[in-house]
Amino acid sequence: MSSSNSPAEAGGAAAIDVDRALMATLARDGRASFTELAERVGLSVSAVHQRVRRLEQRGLITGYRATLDATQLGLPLTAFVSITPTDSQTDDAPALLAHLSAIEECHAVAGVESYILKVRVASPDALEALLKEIRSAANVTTRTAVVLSTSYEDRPPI
Amino acid sequence: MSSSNSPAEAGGAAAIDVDRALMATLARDGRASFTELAERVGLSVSAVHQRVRRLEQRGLITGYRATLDATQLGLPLTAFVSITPTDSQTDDAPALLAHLSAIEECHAVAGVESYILKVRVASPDALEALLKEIRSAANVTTRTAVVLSTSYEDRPPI
DNA sequence: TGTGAAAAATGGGGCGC
DNA sequence: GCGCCCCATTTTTCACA
Repeated sequence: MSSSNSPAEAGGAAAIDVDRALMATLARDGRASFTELAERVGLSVSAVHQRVRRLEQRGLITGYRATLDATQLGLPLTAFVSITPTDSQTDDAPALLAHLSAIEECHAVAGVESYILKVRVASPDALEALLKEIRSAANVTTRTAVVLSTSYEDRPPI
Repeated sequence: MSSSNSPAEAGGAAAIDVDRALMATLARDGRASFTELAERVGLSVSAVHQRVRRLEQRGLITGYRATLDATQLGLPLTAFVSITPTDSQTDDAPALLAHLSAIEECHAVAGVESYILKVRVASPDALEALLKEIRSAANVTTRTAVVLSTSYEDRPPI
């Protein structure tokens, strides 16, 4: 890989298609066996094993996760919280909020606000408490969009 | 489980802690072996196997996914798109937008706008094209927050 | 890279408690 | 609901092409 960036050098376009097929399959079923993957792409089990290990090492596959039902876990309420720092000097909201496990995602964004958080809580009361905690911990103002329903979530990028 | 909803009946609070530990472990490593899970919670492999199967059947574990690096897949640009229907009569934006694979999530929300989308694209040009497509396909106005950096994403709810 | 086979580990189910 | 035994399947590694 040090001598070329061209995908054509080491197997051609078909190799990329195979890798994409493997990733697409694993993105939808993270416990798919190598046997199943091998049948799907038409290669031997060990060839597939080798390819998947390389995808992991190269960081294309970053990990494997079980997905949990937040509602059944007692966290039926999802919201997007956009925050704006009050004090423009010390803008380290992500670090100040990292300990709040209700926060599932934290993105810095360009737009009216500085950060967007995705949070999951047990109830409106819990959301109110969380918002108060966010405001005081990170010295920010908040704007909240409560999720009413989710049409789709976690659709794989490929 | 049909005779009682009380967790205390079938093993007490410890059973819940074990299940939570299993879910927390699998949420972080979806390919953890039953042997590894058994060691972690101090039960036999078959007991763990039994518990995980029940968690799957009850829908607490909804599936297993490999997580992919969108940037390495050629989708380095993430954005949150808030949309408002122009025509208040036919508000079926999620269905009208489902075919756009760049849309990773679609939530109906209470707030200024009606829906929030999370999208991943290859470039600013691709984002512009996607926004045009969203507006014309679903008859909506859009407000976009481009993600500059992501502090954390996909933190498990437990 | 890919293939095939062999060794090590795991998955999956039944039985007694 | 848990622990133990058994066996099919899978994972993982190897030499060879």
